[in-house]
Amino acid sequence: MEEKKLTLNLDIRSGLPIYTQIVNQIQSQLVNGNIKPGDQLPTVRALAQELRVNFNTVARAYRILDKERIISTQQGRGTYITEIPPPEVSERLRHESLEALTQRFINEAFRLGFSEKVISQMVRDSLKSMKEAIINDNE
Amino acid sequence: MEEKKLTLNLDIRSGLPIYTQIVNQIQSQLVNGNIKPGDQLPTVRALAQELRVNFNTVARAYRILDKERIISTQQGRGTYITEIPPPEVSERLRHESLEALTQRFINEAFRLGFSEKVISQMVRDSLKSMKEAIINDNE
DNA sequence: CCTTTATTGTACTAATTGTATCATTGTAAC
DNA sequence: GTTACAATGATACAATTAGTACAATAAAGG
Repeated sequence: MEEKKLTLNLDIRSGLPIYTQIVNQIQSQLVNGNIKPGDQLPTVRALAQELRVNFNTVARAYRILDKERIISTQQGRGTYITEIPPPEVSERLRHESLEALTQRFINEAFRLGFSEKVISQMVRDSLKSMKEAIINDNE
Repeated sequence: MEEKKLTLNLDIRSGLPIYTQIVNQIQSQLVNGNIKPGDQLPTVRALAQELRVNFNTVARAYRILDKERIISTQQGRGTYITEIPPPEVSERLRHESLEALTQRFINEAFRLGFSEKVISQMVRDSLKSMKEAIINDNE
């Protein structure tokens, strides 16, 4: 089960740029379950060779998907599906999962011996710096 | 019980290099008392086999921790947690491990699609209810 | 003791992966 | 035609991980 074939069909006549087609088709295959969170995508070079395009074109598609948090790319390592696309998941379930996640986090932080004040300050700082990083990405 | 199992959980989707994840998790386990000064860590090859990575990846993590004076590696002997961590080291360690923990948490929450506002509200709520629980415990 | 063998971390290098930058090409507007 | 711009390609680069050989220490056998 190590190899996902990930057959993408490019259509020259569609008029859409190749990188857009790659983005769309990977999203589709994720939605229909053909690929799943945690799966490794082909390397930019491997997929490029299969599609007979330049690997930078694939890299561009991957960069878009990465920005959308659908995949996680890591230089030297590869590209992995990250997101559990939550469109039809109920709001209540999503909220509960955040609640569970938060409690695990706070529990662990308490276990490390940190006070409520320090924890909430750290959350504020992290949120701030992470927001700034995203802003920088967008321009 | 001579053997510390040192269960580390690598997360492909975190985007962090493996050696960084190893560093962070060993720091955390030291801060929370799961491992203690004087303890011997697994050999680079043993931990590598368990994590299914190349032993040089573990060696790289150990080298970083060694440079930070958190562990002491000795060729031919093994790797040990430093006996008397200087106070400023242990304080920095505590801070860094909370930082890493917080970033993992926020990353995961973002990945689930929550906004900054919702996340910080949830943290506030959780901290509040957890504090109340502790108060109730104490009386 | 001394020698040999196994075990452990180290050093260096190679391979694999994504990134950054600029050049080229094609297409549309003017 | 010229220009502007978007898409793609070419090339060089950086980061991570893997492969191989080695050195230091400990353990075992004599």
